[in-house]
Amino acid sequence: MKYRISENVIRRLSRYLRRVDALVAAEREKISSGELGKIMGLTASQIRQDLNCFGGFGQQGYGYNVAQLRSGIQGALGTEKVLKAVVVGAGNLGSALITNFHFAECGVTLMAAFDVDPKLVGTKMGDTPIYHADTLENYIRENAVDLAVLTLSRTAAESTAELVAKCGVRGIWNFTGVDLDGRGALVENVHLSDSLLTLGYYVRSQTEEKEN
Amino acid sequence: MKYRISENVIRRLSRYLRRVDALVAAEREKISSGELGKIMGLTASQIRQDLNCFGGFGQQGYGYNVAQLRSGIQGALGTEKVLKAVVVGAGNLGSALITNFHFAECGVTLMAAFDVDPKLVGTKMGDTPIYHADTLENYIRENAVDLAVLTLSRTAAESTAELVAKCGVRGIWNFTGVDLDGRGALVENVHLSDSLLTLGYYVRSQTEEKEN
DNA sequence: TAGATTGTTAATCGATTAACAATC
DNA sequence: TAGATTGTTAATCGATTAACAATC
Repeated sequence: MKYRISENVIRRLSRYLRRVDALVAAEREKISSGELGKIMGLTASQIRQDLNCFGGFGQQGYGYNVAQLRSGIQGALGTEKVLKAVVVGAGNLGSALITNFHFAECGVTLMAAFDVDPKLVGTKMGDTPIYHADTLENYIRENAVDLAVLTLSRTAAESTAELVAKCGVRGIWNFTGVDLDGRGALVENVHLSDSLLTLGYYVRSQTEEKEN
Repeated sequence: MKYRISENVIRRLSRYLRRVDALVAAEREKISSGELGKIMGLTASQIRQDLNCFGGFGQQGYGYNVAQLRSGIQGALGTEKVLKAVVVGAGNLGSALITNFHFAECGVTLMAAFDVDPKLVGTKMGDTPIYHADTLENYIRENAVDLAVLTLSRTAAESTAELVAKCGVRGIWNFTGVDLDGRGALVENVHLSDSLLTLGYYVRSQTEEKEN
């Protein structure tokens, strides 16, 4: 890494990947920064700048070969190095992620889930076994788990974050709605209420505009 | 609205609200921009700038009265004007939102959910009735629904977005993982894979650092 | 009054956009 | 070669930070 790549670029990278996947599916062979920009609502300039943070995926006078671009972005995101994850809290949201979310597409293997509910412990959701939360600490240590997905109640959030960080987890995917101190682990927040409040703000202010 | 307030500010506003709620719960009476900044990892300057986009909630020489600040932020977000929402797709993720997510705290009333599964249609989840997706169009029109929460499969995403926009929905909260054309409705994307990929990127690059 | 802390203007910094030479 | 389009440097724009006068 030459110099620090901004978080904005990183977040756009996953969007590029998604879009390029669609191009692969549509059997497009090449695309120019201009066309990609038009599709995604970005300037061609920005796309070229972004992609160049990770080295030239394109070819002057030609554009970007879709297959090459895809593997370039995947390489930049590092998804070929698979990370091991566990879900903590197999309630509604946890089970939704376990059964629906494609962890593999993000370069992540979901190893197991943990809960305290005796009705759940010992069962499986899809291929994912559910263990008792008491065994979480041991499991993380023995399996060198990289990521913890926290889908449990607000009250248990902070103490669980502390626990998993202590055991060596390096990333916390936080769905609890609480701002966590990762104790050294990186925290990625999915604050659904922030998202809905933002949408609400814009919907409301659009309405006002029309009224005036 | 004097001049356009940047999206960054809007998104931080929900974070402020969350934090201030915690202060209310802790029965704090006042707080300075300096202290709030330290807690949230922002500069005092930024907090004062942000809050001033919506008028002076603070008092010179004193700081911000917590209760006043809270109602100020809520006023800025406009949550007292309640929006009506429906969930489309009552599978795993949909039901997780229906039963766990606090729509009311975001100034939103969840009216109903829609699905095609005959096992679900006609039942209730919590207080939320589940109707057949065929009746969605009518329901939106008759009840002047403001927001649609899309928690259905990728394949049905785009056509459903088109339908709800046509019926007058003004905001789409998009969990489908597909980039949607809102057809005039505002789209707020919750792209979980983007979020996980970003976390993965940082975890991986941190690991590399340590190895070098 | 003196101290604190806001509201607000000015300075800095970083991100986006534009331009263009390199080159396929 | 001529046309297209990248990679990359320079210019612009906007967001963040710093500074300070206003004032509680």
